[in-house]
Amino acid sequence: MTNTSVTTIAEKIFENLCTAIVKGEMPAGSKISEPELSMQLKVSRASLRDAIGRLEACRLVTRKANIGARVVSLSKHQLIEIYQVREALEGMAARLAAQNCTDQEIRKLRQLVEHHTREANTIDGASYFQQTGDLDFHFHIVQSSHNEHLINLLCHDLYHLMQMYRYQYGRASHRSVAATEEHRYVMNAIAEGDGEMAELLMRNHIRKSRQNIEQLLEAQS
Amino acid sequence: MTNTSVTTIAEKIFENLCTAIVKGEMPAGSKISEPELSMQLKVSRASLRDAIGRLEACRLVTRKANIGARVVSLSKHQLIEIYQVREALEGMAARLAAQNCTDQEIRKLRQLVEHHTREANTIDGASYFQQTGDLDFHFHIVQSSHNEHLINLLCHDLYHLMQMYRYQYGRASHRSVAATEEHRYVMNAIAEGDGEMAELLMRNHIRKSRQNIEQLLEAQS
DNA sequence: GACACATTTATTTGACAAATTGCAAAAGTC
DNA sequence: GACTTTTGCAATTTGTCAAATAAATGTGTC
Repeated sequence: MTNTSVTTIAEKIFENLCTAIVKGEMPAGSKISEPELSMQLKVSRASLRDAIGRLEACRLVTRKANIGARVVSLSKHQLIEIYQVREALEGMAARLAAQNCTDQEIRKLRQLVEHHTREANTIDGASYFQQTGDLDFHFHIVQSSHNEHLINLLCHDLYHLMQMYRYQYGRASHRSVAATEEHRYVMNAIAEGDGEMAELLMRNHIRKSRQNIEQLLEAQS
Repeated sequence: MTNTSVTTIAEKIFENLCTAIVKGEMPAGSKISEPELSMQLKVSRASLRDAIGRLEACRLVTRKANIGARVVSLSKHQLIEIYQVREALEGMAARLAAQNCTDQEIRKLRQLVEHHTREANTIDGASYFQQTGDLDFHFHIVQSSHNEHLINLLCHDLYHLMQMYRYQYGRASHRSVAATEEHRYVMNAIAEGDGEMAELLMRNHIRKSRQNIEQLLEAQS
């Protein structure tokens, strides 16, 4: 999934820190000390600063001049904002995928949905599905939109943030079966080339996910 | 409009290069030499590299490892891609603005539309409108969405690119009068709090802009 | 096509300037 | 006299710079 042909040191550090943040190994809200971390990783401060700059660009850390960088702290409010952005962008991605995707991409999409359907009915299915399956499905549709700008926004910036929320707030909802059904509807619309319908169904799917999350978060607090 | 309380040198360079690129003073596709430019601006290479990193983050330059940075070269294809992203994001922005904006923001929006209506009917109106008026209107609605993530995406990343296209491909269409009318419809939907309608109208407006651009670009080539 | 050379970028190191933070002494108020 | 507020200094951290080396790319020659 991630590009393995990483060339520069700054990029390697970026990817390492990225997964560390996403997995919560660097706690949300914690401060990032440049001298300390550069010692620890055995790289120069310059390379580290470069990497931190990239993390800032995809919103995984916030930075203030002369104060420093902190791992982003995720509020419920921000999560809802991100779902609203996703609803808009992935809706468009589904529309474009219906118009532009190749036969091979449709076959691959169908395989994904079939595989997830089988998994979602097993014991650990809910966990598995939420952790990788759902994101896989969305990831593939975005790629199939063939809109480079859209792909960058969703797969480079937002993808990591979504993963981070998954790790932090955990999963465990009863939506995995319903979600795979919704995936199937979206897939069919794309396969039929019905962009209007694909966008509508994708937006409904993401909106339901958001409402589900909102309920869970309400119950927690 | 731009924040004047800029603290760091890297940020100043970023803003300077940003406007230079947008206005075409640094030609699209031209290479950026780090040693040369750092000498010219009288800053260190480190600060310049920081600034170039930010430019890359908002897609104004493209960068390849060990090769260098180039001012982004705008293709017609990419312009269309950006309009598709805008259609999705600004449609959502209009919907959220209808739900969330304050009375004061509605008054301000109405003032904008009235002002643009008067300007659009003058001789130089078309030029004025396309250069600042249209972007002002969209800018204000995005702000009124009160979705920070959406605001960042549209006003920090995409805004500069749109400006750049305006400067490069020029303006001169006959859509300024029609566009202000469409603005008025969007405004009314927002004022009435009809999010569904506001999104629909905004998307239609942006789609028509895109189709108009596509026609003009077809005619050129 | 292979090889040496020149150029450019990536990275490191070390240093200094500038800003922020924390703490403690000094001043003021009740 | 006890408490709060303010002031000022020291310590830490970030921002910036300069110089040098490593590594990669492109070029010209054979």
